[in-house]
Amino acid sequence: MDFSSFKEQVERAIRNNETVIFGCACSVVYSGRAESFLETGDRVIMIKSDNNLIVHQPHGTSPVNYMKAGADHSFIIDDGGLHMESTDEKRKESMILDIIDIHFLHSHPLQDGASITLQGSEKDMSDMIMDRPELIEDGFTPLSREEHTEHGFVDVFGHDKDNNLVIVECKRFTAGPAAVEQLTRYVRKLKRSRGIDHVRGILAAPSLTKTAERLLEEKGFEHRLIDPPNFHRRQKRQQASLADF
Amino acid sequence: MDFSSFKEQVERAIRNNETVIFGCACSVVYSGRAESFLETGDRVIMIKSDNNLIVHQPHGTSPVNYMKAGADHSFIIDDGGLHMESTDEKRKESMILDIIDIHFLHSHPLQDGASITLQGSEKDMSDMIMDRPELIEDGFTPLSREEHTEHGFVDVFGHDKDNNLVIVECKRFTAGPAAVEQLTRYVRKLKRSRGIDHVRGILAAPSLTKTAERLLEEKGFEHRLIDPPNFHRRQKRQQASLADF
DNA sequence: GGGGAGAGATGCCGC
DNA sequence: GCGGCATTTCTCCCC
Repeated sequence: MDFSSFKEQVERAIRNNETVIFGCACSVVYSGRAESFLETGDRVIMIKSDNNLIVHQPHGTSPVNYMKAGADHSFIIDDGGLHMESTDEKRKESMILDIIDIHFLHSHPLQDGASITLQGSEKDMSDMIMDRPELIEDGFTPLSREEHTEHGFVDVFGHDKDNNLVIVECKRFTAGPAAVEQLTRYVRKLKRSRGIDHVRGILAAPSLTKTAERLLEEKGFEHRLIDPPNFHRRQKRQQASLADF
Repeated sequence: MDFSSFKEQVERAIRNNETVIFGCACSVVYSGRAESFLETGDRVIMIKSDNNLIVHQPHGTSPVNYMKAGADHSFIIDDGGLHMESTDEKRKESMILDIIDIHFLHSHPLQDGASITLQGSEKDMSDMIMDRPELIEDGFTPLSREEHTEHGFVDVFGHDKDNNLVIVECKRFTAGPAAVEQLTRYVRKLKRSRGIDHVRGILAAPSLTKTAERLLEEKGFEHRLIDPPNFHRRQKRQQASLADF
């Protein structure tokens, strides 16, 4: 494909807020929060309608290079060939593609106003505990959720049947030492702010690392093995059973 | 574009280890580590030669949905239209695209054996401190780097002019409470393993959050405001000045 | 494969 | 904008 017609077509597509995708052989240099260099190879470049730019190698999950929305992308043709220079003045970042060969180019005006809904998050987990406090223990009474403290916020906060204050920190995945430290800060802060010397700390997670378990024990905290909820899966099963009729 | 010729073309491209890209109007359901749903809109789907699959909306930096290498992708045509089902048995994940309309399709055999080099990382920062210990203070003598302990590893480890042991934890970005807790664990571990009661802890980072600063003070630790090195940028400037001649 | 930690992390929310 | 924190984090390294 001819460089100058490529340049024209991409520039027109960007002006029209289209999403541009092309495959090419190129090298990449990035300079900004860090510095990176990638020697020549075949890549797919996508420039979205909001000027987000991603560079993908033909393997791997993540983009090898990218520029966020807010960057400007310009094309230069000189003796050395075709170059794309992306600059983000605000973030003081820049990226340069030296393009050797173009494999394909496609641009299209894409319309998408939908936003993803996600379930099974840590917040869903604390919702579940608010709804079913017996998951922590009989007599546990949640008082508030995401209580803001100077050190952050607490997932679930309440008291047990003997009126001891209880802080529950939820993790939707295996909990490590960081989760224990987080719980420690919340408990320490609550003790100070309320002037009491006994606050129970409970880590709720589907599993713990051994280090986390030892730290919990050292600090006199407890844990509960609780799986995060999966509402969608439940819904899908219901739909499936409806479809059976 | 016709659904059945689309299906054939994509399946053939996947068999041939090509990278496949298509634009379509579709809805997406994901079930695995969490559950997600995205109603119909225009998206770009990329299937790489290693079977990585990413779904991009026409805006945003990150893919809205994805499946990692190891997943299988199959296409089904029925009364409801065209569906793509990706399943990853090992990770117990699945994704379903209900495709309403196809905007474009492109597949290409891409060759890329290059891997990115990155500079300005935390390791580069500890390298810099090893080379220029006076950045910490006059008389600081680094002894080793990335000293492994039971709780992880220490970035830089040495002693000051009065022969006190010093642990330096490097962060190449704003350091938060987690960095202080990390430093705390390293210092605690070193005190125990060497049977000494005084080890200096220093957090080296370009900036600190207020919480981190207060925690440092509480624990009697210090900090140094140090920027991570940017070798590439330096190199580029040299090249630029060479080009000036 | 699990565990631990960094990352150009990204993204969200709250102040 | 910063701060604090979750994330289908991703990635690497080491045991």
